[in-house]
Amino acid sequence: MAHRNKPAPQRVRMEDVARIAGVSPATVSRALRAPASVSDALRERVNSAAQRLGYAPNRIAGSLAGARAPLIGVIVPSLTNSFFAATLERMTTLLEPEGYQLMIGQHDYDVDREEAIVTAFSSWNPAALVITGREHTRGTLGILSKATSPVVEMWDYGERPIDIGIGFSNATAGHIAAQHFVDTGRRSAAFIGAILDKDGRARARADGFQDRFQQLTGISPNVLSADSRDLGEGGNALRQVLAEQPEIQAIAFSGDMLALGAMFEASRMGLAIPDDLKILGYGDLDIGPFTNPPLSTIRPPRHEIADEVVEQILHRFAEPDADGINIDLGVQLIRRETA
Amino acid sequence: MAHRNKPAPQRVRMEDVARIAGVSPATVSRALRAPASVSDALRERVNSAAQRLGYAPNRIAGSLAGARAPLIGVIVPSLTNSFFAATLERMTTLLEPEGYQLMIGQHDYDVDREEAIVTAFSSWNPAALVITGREHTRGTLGILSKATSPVVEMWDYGERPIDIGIGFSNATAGHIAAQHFVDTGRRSAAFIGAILDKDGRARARADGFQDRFQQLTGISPNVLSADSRDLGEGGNALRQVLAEQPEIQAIAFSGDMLALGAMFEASRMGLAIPDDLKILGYGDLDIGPFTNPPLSTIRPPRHEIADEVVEQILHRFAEPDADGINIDLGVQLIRRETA
DNA sequence: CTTCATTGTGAAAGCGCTTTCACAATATTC
DNA sequence: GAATATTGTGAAAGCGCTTTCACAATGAAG
Repeated sequence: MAHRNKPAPQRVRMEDVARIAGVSPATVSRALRAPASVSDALRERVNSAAQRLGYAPNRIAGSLAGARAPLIGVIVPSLTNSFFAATLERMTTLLEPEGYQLMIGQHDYDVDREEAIVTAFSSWNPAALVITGREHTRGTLGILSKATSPVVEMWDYGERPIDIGIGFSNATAGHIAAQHFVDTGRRSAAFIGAILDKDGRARARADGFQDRFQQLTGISPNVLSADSRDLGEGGNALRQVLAEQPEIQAIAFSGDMLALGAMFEASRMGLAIPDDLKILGYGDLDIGPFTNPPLSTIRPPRHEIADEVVEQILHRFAEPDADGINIDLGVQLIRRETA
Repeated sequence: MAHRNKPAPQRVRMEDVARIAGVSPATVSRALRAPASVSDALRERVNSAAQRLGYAPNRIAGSLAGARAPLIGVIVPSLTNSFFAATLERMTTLLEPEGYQLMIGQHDYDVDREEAIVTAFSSWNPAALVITGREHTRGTLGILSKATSPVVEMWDYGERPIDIGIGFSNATAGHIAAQHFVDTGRRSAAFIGAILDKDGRARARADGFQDRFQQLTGISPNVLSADSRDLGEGGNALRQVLAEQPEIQAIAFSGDMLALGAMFEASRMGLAIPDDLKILGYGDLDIGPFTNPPLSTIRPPRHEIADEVVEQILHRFAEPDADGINIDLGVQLIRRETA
């Protein structure tokens, strides 16, 4: 016989509740998770016994017997990026009352780390897996396409999601920026992005910008990649662009912070915004309306993404055989004064 | 006999690996989790079989048999608050390679929601529980003090942590602000905070400021609570303070964003910073050095907190009988130009 | 060459739930 | 009033691992 040296804790088990309520453990389980399947009298007895003992079901045991853990894995590139933080915040808020816990993973825009996290997460049999973007390693794709639980790819849009896709087209965001510059009479433009080599979505915006601008004007705009999305880099990048193209009239950025850094630098250099130089951000951070002049930007549907992700997951839980779905939530140009 | 309608997935189980390797499941388990306890030859055989089959252990089953899940629950007031986002980011980065997953909870400064999350988390038998602050409901305290896994209270400092305490004294942060204003010759000051009724740590800074300023000058400064930590509120609050005390010379804020909002408003009103009015933020956000003039602020040890939390948790895992510990990481006045 | 200590391995008993199946106890119908 | 349908409940078999215990097999010591 195997002896386990379980320490002192002695948590209340379902069996204890069953004994107090004078029923079998099976009935306790039913009373707790499918109250309708049990008679009123028993439900009462079980609930009050559970209450009295302070019973909290062991989720690990429940998940093993069940085959699915009430756990949702969410994988994002970065937790400090306010987009993803906002998505996560909203997702926990909506999912926690439903009894699901969020397990988070962060890969810093590294697809191999993403694969490692996906692998680790699937070891937990999560009820759903939410992942950022559409670019993954073959390994990730392999695991995800074999998954028996819903898989959501968020924050980007494209053909054929693995299962459920919810986001918007980053290329379109780039198109909108280019179109806006041309519509407002600028012929010399550039795009400044952060870590474009790693951030595929920023890259897609850059490419979308470049293509559309070129298509409209015949001029292919410069694209610059900064080493980080810090404010300071915006200023550096601006100087660099100006050195190459002193005549530049408009710059689109991959993020508001970068744009803000460029604005600070521009004001230091005595450039008038937007007359000398238009600046267009991306992200619509809270600070936008307060900058001087107020920052024009492109607003991704951040809250809508989280809401839709949760809705689709819950829908799939309710109807496990439902088909996959692919949703483009679109972006919006927020025109303030810098562009 | 109970029949289970397991769906198609048919994941590889330990038993399969055992069969291929020609050993017992017990040996596979040992080879995988305590490689040293098994002979070289077997370890090889097991590893290659596991590799070949693409075996990924079922963490749920492992956790049930084990009695502790490789899961760490982290509870923060908000995920969009960049302090906590940074703490979480660093914690995942450090803990993931150790094989631990983070489960996150968010309670929006509501101790009752905190209790609900703590309850839910302990149902998972997490290897450790990390919680923000030192103020909890009796229920939370009851659960936490019974917990058999390490419990860390972070981002605040005070007497007698439940188990492990890692943070800094928010009262001291307030003292430093008051001292600095007095040292630099200001006699009329105020504190503007966000949701001081809910955020106990901001409240502690406010109280610390008020007490020390009063102690040094005999004048008790006004304390104002804004409804949110948004930038816009900073401007509103500034106007409100100015209406009551037109002679005000210095204001400390509970956050840099609020301070920034006040700076924008001040510049709109034609006030010179810092000559007419000193402004001192809190948080040391990235934007600080770039504002005009650069924002003076108080820097909480954000990275240090995450690092220390992880270190203490891992230490406790290594030595389960180690005593609790209480660490004050201190804060730092970052003097730039606004104060 | 025997005796005792040292590994290394397998059998099997759980971990605390969920769920199927069987079966009593009722409610409904003719 | 008998035959049938409809609940409601309990027994028990797992879910896929970990870990104890027993016991070969080997090495060291006398």
